[in-house]
Amino acid sequence: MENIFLDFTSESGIFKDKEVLRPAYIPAYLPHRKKQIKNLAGALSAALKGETPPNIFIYGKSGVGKTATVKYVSTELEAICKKIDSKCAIVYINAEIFDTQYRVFAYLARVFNKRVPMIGWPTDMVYSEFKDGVDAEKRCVIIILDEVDKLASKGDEALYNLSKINSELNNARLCIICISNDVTFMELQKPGVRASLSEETILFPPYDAYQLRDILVDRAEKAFNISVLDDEVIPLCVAFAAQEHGDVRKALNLLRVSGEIADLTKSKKVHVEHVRRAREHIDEGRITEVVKTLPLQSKLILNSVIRLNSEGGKTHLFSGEVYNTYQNICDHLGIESLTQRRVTDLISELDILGLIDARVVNRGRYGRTKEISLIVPTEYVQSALTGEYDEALLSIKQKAESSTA
DNA sequence: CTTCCACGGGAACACTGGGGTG
DNA sequence: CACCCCAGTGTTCCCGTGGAAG
Repeated sequence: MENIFLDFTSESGIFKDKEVLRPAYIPAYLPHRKKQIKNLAGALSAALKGETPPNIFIYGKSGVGKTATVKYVSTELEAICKKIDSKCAIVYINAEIFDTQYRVFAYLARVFNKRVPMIGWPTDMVYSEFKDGVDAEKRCVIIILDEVDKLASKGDEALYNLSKINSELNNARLCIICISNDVTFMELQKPGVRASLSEETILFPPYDAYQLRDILVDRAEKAFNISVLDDEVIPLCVAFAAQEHGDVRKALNLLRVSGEIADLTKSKKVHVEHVRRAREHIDEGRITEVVKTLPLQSKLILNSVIRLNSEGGKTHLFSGEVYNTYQNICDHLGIESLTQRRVTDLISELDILGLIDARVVNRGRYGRTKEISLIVPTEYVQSALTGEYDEALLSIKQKAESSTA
């Protein structure tokens, strides 16, 4: 029998090295970021002279090379430190994953060889463990806090503690690099924290169309075999990305998926048509993924919106109607419904996820509401919802049965 | 000027899953 | 082992508030 993997082993006619297009790939050459690299390197160079580098705040929209630049510069720094035998430790934390004060400190403490459980201790204990760990040696420690805005709401305490930690250290010198997508993030912090964490700030402006093109061409040369790309492919990817405030990550992803589709259809070249299909594919995939991972109650709310759309034929709904329908559905399923207050929050979450558009409107005599409309194709949501819906119902049934038994 | 409805901030609570201690 | 402590999450309760229609 033929091996089932045989089909996949054959050399792709399209790709040379697909990894180059993945978000995790850190290029050795970052076009149009010379200034930022220089500034960052300049600030961090203090570490080499035995001084404490300033805390740095880096901001700019997503996909403009912030993380790539910081990682690139920090690995360079690490290399040179090793060479001149200067003690230096660099820790990278993504605050989207370690998104509370406890988790951040617990992770840091572990990095510095302390045994701390990921849950259970009082926070101040974890904090002092971390401090001891860092202070154990005379060295320069650089902590990179990526996506720091994700930490803000739940863990601004963490930022406060970090901002004043240097005064409590005897041996080590600590430098914090905060990376944020949210431009206004630092302005929202307490003055003391802000001053301390943004001793140096570096702005990453969005790429313009020409710069995007440069980057895409550069990567495409590494990723694809020679001349498999139609001439219009890159300009089209650039055009789509430009709509997304110059997000390179999205552009590269689009390019990769286009190539995959071309590969899959046994096409010898990547055509504009493949890019269009890739875009649809990415859109649908994203929406399906988001809807599927929604908590049950949010799904029910989304379902209410869809139902009102299809039955009432209205595209713009008021929160009152949505809440009523939601309650009906809950009754029908025998689920406890949430309060209006809570539903308001869930609706806002759906808004942030980009599934619906929810604007507060004042309707005078008729009070204040949210005007809600679905902003993604109903079919995508519907299909993602129905699959999960049955499972949810099933589990509810099972729960009911087991509780009566 | 009143009235109306739900927005959205904040406190309080319940619950979970993990600690340490005697 | 029983028991209490702790952070984190999802929720409810309470309530002051916006602002155009009437």
